[in-house]
This record gives sequence, C-alpha cells and structure tokens, in this order.
Amino acid sequence: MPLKRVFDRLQETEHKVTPQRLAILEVLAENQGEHLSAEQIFMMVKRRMPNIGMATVYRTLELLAGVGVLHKTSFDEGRFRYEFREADRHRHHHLVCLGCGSIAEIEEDLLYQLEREVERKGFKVVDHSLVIYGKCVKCQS
Amino acid sequence: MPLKRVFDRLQETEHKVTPQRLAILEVLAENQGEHLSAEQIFMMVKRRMPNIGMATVYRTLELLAGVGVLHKTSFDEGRFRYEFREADRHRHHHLVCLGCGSIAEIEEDLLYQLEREVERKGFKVVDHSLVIYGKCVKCQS
DNA sequence: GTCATTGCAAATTTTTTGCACTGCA
DNA sequence: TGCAGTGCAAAAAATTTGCAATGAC
Repeated sequence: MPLKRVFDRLQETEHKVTPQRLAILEVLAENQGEHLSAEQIFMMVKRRMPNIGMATVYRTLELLAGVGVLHKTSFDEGRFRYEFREADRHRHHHLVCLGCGSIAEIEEDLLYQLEREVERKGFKVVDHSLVIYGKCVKCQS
Repeated sequence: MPLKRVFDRLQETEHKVTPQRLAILEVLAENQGEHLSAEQIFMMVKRRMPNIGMATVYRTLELLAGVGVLHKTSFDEGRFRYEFREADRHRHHHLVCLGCGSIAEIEEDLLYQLEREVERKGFKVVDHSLVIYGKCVKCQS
C-alpha cells in the first residue's frame, strides 16, 4: 500500500499524520517483506527520532492495524510482527524456517476452495493466516 | 492421541509421567477441542491438585509441545493455546470468530496443492497453521 | 544417594495504561 | 482553548528462570 493511501485512510478515520506516525510508516515502507517486530521498529525509528517512546510505537501499530493498514501476525514466537496489508486481497502466506527463523512469503493463494467450503457451512470469511513451517533451502544440509 | 501413546512418547524421550504431568494431560484430554490457554489449564489442574505451580504447567506444556504431543498455537491474541496433536497428519485448521472469539475446527485439508507448490521451490514442509478469521453463524445477525 | 522434577518467588519479555505535557487546529 | 497525540514511567500480562526442597528409583 502506497503511503499516500495510508494517509487517506488515516484521514478517513479521523487520525492525524503526525511526525511519529510518519516515521514509523517510513520504516515499515523501507523494510517491506521484513516482518518487523515492535521492538525492531522502535529501534529503527529511534535512529531518526531519538525521543520517540516505545508506547507511541505500540499505539501507532495498534492504530494502523485497527484501520486496516497493517497486519499484526504471530509466528508462534511470543511476539507480534507487523507488515503492510494488501489493499483488497487477503494476506499472503508465510514460510517460516524452523532452522534459521527466516520468514518468506508466498503469493499463491489457492485457498478459494477451502474458503468456499467453510462459507457453505455458514462461517463468513473475513481473512486468513496461513503459516507453513519447515526448512528453507539453506537449512536443508 | 490416546494418553497411553503420550506416556510411551514421554518414556521414549526419557521423561517421567509425574502426577502433575498426568493431571495436565487429563485436563487436556477432558477438554479436547477447547483450545485451552496455559492460564485456563492451570486453573483447571489446580482444582484437582491445589499445590501445583504455574511454572510446572508452563514447563509441562513446553515439554509436551517439544516432544510432539501438543500443538502450541497463537491465534493472534497475545497468548498461546494448546491442544493435542494429531498423530500423523498436519494440524487441522481453525475458524476464529471475530465476534465472540470462539474457535472451531475444520478437518478439510486441501492444502496439498499449495504445499506441493512450496516444496517445488525447495522449502521442506514440516507443518502448517491455517487460521481463518471471520464471523460464526451466531455472530452474523 | 542421585537426579529429574517441583513449588515458589523473582525476573524477563512484551504490551498496555495513567498522566501530565505539548502543539497544532 | 480544546483535544488528539506524545513521552515517560509504572503497571499488567504472559512466560521463564533460579534455587532449594522433594521424591521416585
């Protein structure tokens, strides 16, 4: 999602684009595909804005997730990771390597059939999260 | 997984079946399909064994997950939930209701195609976790 | 006796909250 | 001036760890 669209979304929901929010969004934008944790985001933002507080980072991430700009996902490590949400589609899937902990993405969806099945049973699907655990190419030696 | 098989698994891995571990396993067995959190398990075990400590519960759950008896899953609520692992197959999928928080299970797998695709790219699949978020039948009014 | 396991309390880690303060509309 | 937003410090929630005591073989 381009930052411009994020600003619009914040306006729509009556929130301001403050320097702190902007800095956090920039860090996220510069690290697309990195699946950063709040702690990582905090440290990176702190470099360009040394006075920012951890609470602001958490509040901002919560806000951005709340208005649909970010995804907040747990990869079963006891902490959340954040990334931009695709505008219209469901979130993509993740490959988590049990060896090195790397997180890759896959774009294939292929869950239509399964979701059709679920909806047929009366569950209204909003989103999904698929995490595949295994060994990445490097860790298979 | 029948408890008998769990005991075998503990023996194989050189761990004892202590009264505490047994009590925790019983609670889990009596609440199949409930996706209990550590806190919930602790409270239920405490009823039949008032002296048990929270740390023992956490250590036991960690142990059982480590030897493959339990699944430790995050449903993005900031805490883990535990359930028995199916013997051979991957874990089943979950439907989390964004209205009431209920967690249902679905047995369909239907991820073979996607996993084949992933493996074709060199990632060795060990397990997966699919959580579908939406509205359950009750919460759609 | 040995050694895995336990209970307790303290510590850690992650996230949230209270509150006074700031700064733009 | 009003009020959303912020920084800081304290609190809360979830989990882990240190350590002395226990108890099964």
